[in-house]
Amino acid sequence: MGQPKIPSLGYALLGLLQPKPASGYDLRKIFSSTSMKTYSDSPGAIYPALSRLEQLGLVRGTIQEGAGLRRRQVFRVTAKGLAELKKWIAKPITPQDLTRGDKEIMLRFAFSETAAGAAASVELLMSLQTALKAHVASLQKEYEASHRFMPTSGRLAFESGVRGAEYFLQWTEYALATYEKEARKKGRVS
Amino acid sequence: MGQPKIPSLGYALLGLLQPKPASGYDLRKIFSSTSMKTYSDSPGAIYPALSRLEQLGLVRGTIQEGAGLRRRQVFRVTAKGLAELKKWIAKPITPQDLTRGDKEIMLRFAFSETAAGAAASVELLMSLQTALKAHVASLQKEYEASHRFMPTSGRLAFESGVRGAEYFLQWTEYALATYEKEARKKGRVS
DNA sequence: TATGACATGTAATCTGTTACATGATTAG
DNA sequence: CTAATCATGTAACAGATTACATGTCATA
Repeated sequence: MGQPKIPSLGYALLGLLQPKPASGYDLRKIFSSTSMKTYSDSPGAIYPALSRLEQLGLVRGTIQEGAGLRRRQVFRVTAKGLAELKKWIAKPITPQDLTRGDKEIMLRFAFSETAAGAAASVELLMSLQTALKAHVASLQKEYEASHRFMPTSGRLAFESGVRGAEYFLQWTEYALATYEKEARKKGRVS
Repeated sequence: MGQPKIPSLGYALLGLLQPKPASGYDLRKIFSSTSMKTYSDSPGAIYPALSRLEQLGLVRGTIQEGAGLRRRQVFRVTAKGLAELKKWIAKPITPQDLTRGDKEIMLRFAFSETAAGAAASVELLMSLQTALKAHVASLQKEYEASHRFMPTSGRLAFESGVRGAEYFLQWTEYALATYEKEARKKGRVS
């Protein structure tokens, strides 16, 4: 019940560790070298976050001594951690998820297949599509009501938001179609 | 020089107050009722942020007593505040600005025309376009290098990011064209 | 008379940022 | 021998979230 809620960074770590255990340093490198730069690669963020996850029993760290360099601690996701990750992925998309930005949604989706299976990915996409339809509609409505009173730059910025959301919605169609195609292929083979 | 840096919320407040002075409550309503829901409408965020801006001399609050309801304090942007806002808008777009997300960029652009004039808006768009081209190229490169090793959901999520950036780049063309059209119209009239 | 809108604020807590500290190993 | 890379951590600080506290006025 009253479990302390885990911030986005915690889930990012959980998602990365799930298929492949890694050290704090490895994770920092992933954040700094790949397009996951949205997350901080600073030790002051990563190490405390890993400690918190360990205290919650979601990951377990194993110290590897004497392997040449300084000791390193490799973390792996526990059964409880995997359950938490799945729960996070399976939560239906809310309007607030969309206003808060698509980064966390895409993170959930990116991890969904490995952590919870293709069925969970499809489920998440459908939930996202439903939420996006409502979101796009409300943005369009707000645009219609207000665009006449905005300066050009304000109006263009708003348009960018509306069209970006429309585009995102289109992407969900494409993603769902991709999964359908995959399912057909598998069906043929099996 | 070593001025304490202002967080995104501070600039959002500055940008909203610039054309039209308002109270903390007014600002909260804007955040909660419009598509600026990305920013917190909680009093624990807004009121301290306004105090900080006031301490920096960027806004000045005037208490309106006896106007029927409980006293309210209306804030207006000072000359120093407007200068700071302009400086923020005029900063060239960096790669980090893009990885951190487009929200703050669009906020800067949305405010640019009213706070700094159409020329500043165009300048910002051109800076954004340049940065986006590099950003899209690096995303595409990373996608090419890694997409084969990803699960379907990871690949689709990455694609969404790449295409979103491409789409954003297209939008800059459209926005620049809009400003060109406007300039022609004005040229004809004057 | 009780609810909801108006209106401002504070306190506890959590997280992230920045900067520093430590220390081993390898490459130049 | 010095710099870079590997590798982990802490401490000070700033900012956001949540919840609470306070108080007025209108309306149902």
